[in-house]
Amino acid sequence: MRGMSEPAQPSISHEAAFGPATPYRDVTCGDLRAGDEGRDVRIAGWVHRRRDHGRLHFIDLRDRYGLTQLVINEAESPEAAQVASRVRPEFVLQVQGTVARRHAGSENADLETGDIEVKVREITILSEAETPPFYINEPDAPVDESLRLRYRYLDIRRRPMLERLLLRSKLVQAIRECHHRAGFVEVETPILLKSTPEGARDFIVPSRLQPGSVYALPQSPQQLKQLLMVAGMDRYFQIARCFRDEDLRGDRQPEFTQLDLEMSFVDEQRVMDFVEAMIVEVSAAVVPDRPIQQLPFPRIDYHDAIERFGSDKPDLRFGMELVDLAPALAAFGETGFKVFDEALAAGGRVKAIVAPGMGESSRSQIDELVSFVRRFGAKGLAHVSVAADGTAHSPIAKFLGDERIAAIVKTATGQPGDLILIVADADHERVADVLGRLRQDLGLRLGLADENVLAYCWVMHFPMYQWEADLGRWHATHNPFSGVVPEDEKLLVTASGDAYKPSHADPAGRARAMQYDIALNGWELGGGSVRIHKRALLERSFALQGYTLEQMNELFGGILEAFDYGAPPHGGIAMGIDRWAALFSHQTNIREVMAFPKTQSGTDLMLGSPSLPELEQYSDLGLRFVGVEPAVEPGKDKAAQ
RNA sequence: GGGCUCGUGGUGUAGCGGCCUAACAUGCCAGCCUGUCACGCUGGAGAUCGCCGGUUCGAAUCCGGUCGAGCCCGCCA
Repeated sequence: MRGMSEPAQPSISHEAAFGPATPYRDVTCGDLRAGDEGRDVRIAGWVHRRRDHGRLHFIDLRDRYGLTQLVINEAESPEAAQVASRVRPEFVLQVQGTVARRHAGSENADLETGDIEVKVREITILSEAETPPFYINEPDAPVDESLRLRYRYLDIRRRPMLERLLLRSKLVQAIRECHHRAGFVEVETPILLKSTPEGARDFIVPSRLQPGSVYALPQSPQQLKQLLMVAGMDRYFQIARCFRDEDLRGDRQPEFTQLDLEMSFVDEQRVMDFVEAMIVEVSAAVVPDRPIQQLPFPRIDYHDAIERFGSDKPDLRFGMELVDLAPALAAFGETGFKVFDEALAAGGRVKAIVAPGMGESSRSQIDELVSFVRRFGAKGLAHVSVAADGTAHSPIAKFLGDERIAAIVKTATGQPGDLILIVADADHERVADVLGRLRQDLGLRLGLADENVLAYCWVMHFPMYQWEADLGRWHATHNPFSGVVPEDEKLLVTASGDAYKPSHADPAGRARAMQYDIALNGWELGGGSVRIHKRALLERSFALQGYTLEQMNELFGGILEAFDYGAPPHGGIAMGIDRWAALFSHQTNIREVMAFPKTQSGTDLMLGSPSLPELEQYSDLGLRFVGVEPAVEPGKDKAAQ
């Protein structure tokens, strides 16, 4: 027996253990090159395509790694030819043969393995296959997405989906490497968690051992990572699955993945410095050919982002900034145009964006823009078109007069051929929101954004609270634990002096959070903050949000208690892995970078989830189904039953 | 909760009140073919137009409902 001090020797070599060889194959379909000529190999994979010339068969054999051409010559191996003639696309084969150089002139430059082929002696059909419901060997052929979802395992066989999953794997790998190098510890936190009151609707899991009680699936590991800071972990990260039971969108799934990280003894600057460096490294590792627009990332104050771009996640790949027309108009006194005058009189805004080259837009194109802004609550959309000769034309010229139109064109710096689009509203947030959405939409439609560029930017100093008029309380704009900018700490008071009687007039409304979001090409990639780590301040913040001490202890008792045992100053961020992977893959839909996503109605077309539980399961859980509608298994037609 | 779009052989589309006994491409099946690589050639099978109802002399086509998918508003700290 070996002495205890001797290092254990693996029973098999590194190459044998870690290499591609298995009992079924020596190499993969992507391995063989001209230098392998003469090798006798076994190879296995799926039939990608077959070309049957009667007594000569070609089969392209496919696996994750590539495509290798097999040749079966009836004259040389009649038995193999027999098998080859009944082989069909997507059959799984194992073959044995000799690597040979292809005939001069018949090399295929499109394939990595295009210089060689395998002359097959023996074919074994490992698995036959039905004709697939859509093309697997033609990556560009369009396929209805619900079909792809129903047969996701076939969709993933197709090159584009496979490549996106490979990219995603690379992304997560780069993230992990970067964090480990920076001393972060990867810690897993529970999926069966406790319901949190704020934020999105929770997914609920009934408990059998505690009948009547429920777990909630985490919307994010927020409280746990803060507890890990109290635990002295110092630097934590996790590739964490998160769950939110809200309506779905192209960029929102009921379960999604976040890079969640937290650091101790930091300020905003320190967290952002790490995250920025990490993002730069990860981008370089995953998409090395895509340039980052600006380094260091621009840091934009929330209010500036709203004023200039009408968005807290501005797409900086193009300009088209919002222009305030009020000063230009004010020079002439009241405009005589009710829409503008009333908006300004009520403390609102009149702002514009310039759509380059849209000056010749037809009536119906303008109407389309008007209905676009109406969807977001704008009452209308005024426009001034600048003709090729520089003269301005506008339906509202008859109200404003030529001097004001000229002033608008000058202020907005409208060039010949441009279209100036103007929104006026008493609600300045609505003006910003509508123009921001219009800007993003037009920017992409007009091709102003370079598809290849990665324009990361920070948006900072969000307001701590938003006023919720109907509930009569303040509401944390992002995370309820977000810290307040130190010089604004004194603002966290109510006007009345009663901590539990918030009003819209409270100075707290002006307090800025130590909150930072990271945006990429117009998408919110992530957000984080330096947290409040002192119990007293946290209690004050929660009071402003309308919680009594009792409620606070009920909901956040665990973390509040933890803070009594020595909490380090800490902060962190959470980033959407799915969105990041989608942006890296030039996709506008995160389903395209998820192996098994759900539909917009939250169903899984492949597995048929969610499904009805057995009645026993209810009774085990102490539950009774009182019913809504007779539920139907997803994917099945009610009428067909 | 709401708005919009889509649903036609296996797949992707065309047809949008009678010319449809539903067209095209591809796939599938059979036969032929020894250098292809989206192989080729010849022939064949395959959909009653998501489902239910209505309007009409007549519906894939118009209307209503419903199911499913997508996009969006609300929602998503």
